[in-house]
This record gives sequence, structure tokens and C-alpha cells, in this order.
Amino acid sequence: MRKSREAAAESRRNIVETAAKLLRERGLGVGLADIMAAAGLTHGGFYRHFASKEALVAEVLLQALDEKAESLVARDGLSAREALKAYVALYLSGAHVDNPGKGCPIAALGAEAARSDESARALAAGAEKLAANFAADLNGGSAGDPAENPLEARRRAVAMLASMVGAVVVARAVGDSPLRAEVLDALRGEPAFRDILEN
Amino acid sequence: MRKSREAAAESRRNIVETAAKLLRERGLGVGLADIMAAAGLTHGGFYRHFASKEALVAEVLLQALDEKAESLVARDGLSAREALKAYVALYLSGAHVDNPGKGCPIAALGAEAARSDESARALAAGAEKLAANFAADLNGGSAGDPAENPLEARRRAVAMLASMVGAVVVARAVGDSPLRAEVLDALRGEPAFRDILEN
DNA sequence: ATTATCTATAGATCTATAGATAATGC
DNA sequence: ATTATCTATAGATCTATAGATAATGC
Repeated sequence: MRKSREAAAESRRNIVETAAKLLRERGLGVGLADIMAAAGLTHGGFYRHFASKEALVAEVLLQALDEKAESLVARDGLSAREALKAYVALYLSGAHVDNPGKGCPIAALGAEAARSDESARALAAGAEKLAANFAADLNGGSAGDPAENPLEARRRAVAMLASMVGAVVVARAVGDSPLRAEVLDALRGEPAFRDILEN
Repeated sequence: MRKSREAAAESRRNIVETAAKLLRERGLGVGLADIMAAAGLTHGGFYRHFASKEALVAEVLLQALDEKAESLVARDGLSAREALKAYVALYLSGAHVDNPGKGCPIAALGAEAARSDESARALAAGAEKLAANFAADLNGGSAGDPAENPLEARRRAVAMLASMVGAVVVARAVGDSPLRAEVLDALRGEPAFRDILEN
């Protein structure tokens, strides 16, 4: 039942993608057997692809954050300001709160990842890219603050990113209570976020 | 080895207090045997005090959040504004990031608690008290906004609480990277927080 | 008689490894 | 010959329960 080199690489990608979804949905406690089964493999095969569960978690965190950071880069047909607006609008949405499996890895796994050095290193690298791209978008497309400087843009970017993480963590943590929607509304109502969302 | 009613009640409090520390430090995956051993008991005795681990977790979350909410209430010798300032200063400190065991239960356990209905209900009840007291302090002692209205104070309170949770989650999640301190500085630099911290 | 705690264990996990199998790739 | 995957399992967890013990409280 051995597969070709290409097929094996595809298996690996499949494991990472499946784990990225399951871990964000159910937490780092999800078993390798569950992940491998969801990927259509048996758990014994896992160790041909990764040295340990920790290594898989670190790769999942870094890759998922890289994807988020990439979505903040301006491309043809999408300005920095537009990419930023789309990112913030989706992040502070009920859809994001309801679908952790494809959402922010820090909001879903940050507290758990903080308890392991390897995970924390991967998460820090990913978070730094996110912060850098967010700050660049803020600085490049600022309409309200024409005299913006890079240092202040960086500070605001980091503060906004952290605030967004908190809003989603709290919204998810309060179940179906009224606070769930209120938290998202409250943050969208802050001047810094209105500035992005309404322009 | 049976103990008196009073001693049993003390055992119960001891279990809750010990669990409150261990769970925030190591997450909801901590075993009952570890919690009971840290409380000086054997794990078999647990079920005379609680129906399940879930029930203990819910009680821990609600009680820990109640304590935090209480610290926001003005008392003799401490105004609402002073209680608020002390709360925010401690929350956004390196000491808080470094000591999850006695820190905010939402930052430490929010994402994990979100995956269980019973925990989410307890957390929602505690978070609502926190938000109500934070909003009352904001509205009562506002120096910068003399024309503040209760609805806007509530919105700002919820936004600030969520932002603070996010800052601590992110600071912990990035290990010892430069972002750890930067996140706290960034949030303290936001106008809404400077308003509280510098007056 | 009741009950708080203990010892011991059932049954279900979990990560990681060992060894077999069968297809790839030289 | 190498290797991607499989089956099976070792050893270490985990929650929850059963039954024994010994002190409390009526």
C-alpha cells in the first residue's frame, strides 16, 4: 500500500490541512488517531511524516498564520486599505465566531499553544508576519491620518490585532448569551475600527 | 479518616481553590488526580464533593470571575475610578502574563471553556458581572467625558474588556518573543486606556 | 447510621513504536 | 532496496465507580 513520492507529499499536506481544521475546532487535545482518520489514514502512518504531535502542531500554527498574513497583502485589484477592511470585517463577524476551524489560530489555540515552547515559537513567528502586514496596510492606506508615522502605525496594528483576538475569544467563550453578539458590536464601534470598516 | 462537616466544607473550598490555580496554569486537560493531590487528597474522594469534573470547572470559572468583578466595586477608601485604574494596570502587566494561575480565567481558559456548554454558561454569567461593574466604574468616574451616557459606557466597557483579554492571550502565546512586551505596551498606548491609566 | 476519605480498578482514551505488507524507484 | 502505509500493541494517561475504613453526629 505504499504510495509514490508525490502521493506521499500530498498525504502530508492532507494531514496538515485536516489537523488545521480539527485542532482549531476541538483544541490541542484532539488525538492523532482522530486527525489521521479524518485525513483517511491510520494513525500508525503519522510518524513517517512528522517527528511528533508537537511538530505537527507547530507546522499547523505557522502555516495557518502565514495564510492569514498573506490575505493582508495588497494584490492587483485590491488595495492595502481594501485588504485591511476585508480582513477586519471577516474577523469581527459572527461567521468567524461560529467557524473556528477555518478562523484565527491565535483565538482558537493561543492559550493552549502558550503552554508549549515549540508551539509558542511557531505562533510568535506567524504573529509577527501578521503584525507587520497589518501595520503596512494601516500606514499605506490611511485616509483619516495623513500625517501617520510608521512607529505609531505599528503600535496601533498590534493593539488592534490583540483586541480582535480578545473579541473572538470572549464571543466564543460566552456560549449563546447576549454578550456573544455584543462583544463584536462593541469592538466594531471603536473609532479605530470604524475608521477601517466605514471607509 | 472521615472529617467533620466543617472540615469537609473546607476540603471542598480547598479543591476549588487548588483547581482554580492548576486549571488556569495548565488548562482544562489537568487530571483530577493532579488537582486532588495538590489539594492534599486522593482522587477517589473527589466525587463526594462534585458530580463531575465539568461541575468543578464551571464552579471554578464562576467563582474566579466573581472575585475579579468584586475587585471593580468601589469601597470605602477606593473610588470607582481608582478601582478601575488598579484593575486595568494589573491586567495589562507583565506580572499578569507571567502568572496565569491567579489571573483572568477568560484569558487562560476561554477558548477551551467555549467547547463545553456547562463551562460556557458559567463563564457567560461571570463575564456579565465583570462587564456590568466595569461599565459602572467607567460611567461613574469619567473625568474626560463629562457627557458620558450609560449605553456608550457599556459599549466601551465590553470593548475594553475584550481587548484586554486579547492582549494577555497574545502576550502569552508568543513565548519570549519581543511581541510579548510590545502587545501590552500597544494596548496601554490606546487613548481609552491612557485615559484610565494616567488619571 | 451516616459519610468523608481511602485504595483499587474498570474501561476508555492518548502518544509512540514494532513489525508486516506491498508498491515505488533505482 | 527503499519506503508509505497498515495492524497491533506497549505504557501511560484519563474519568468515574466500587467497596473498605474510620470518624462524625444523631
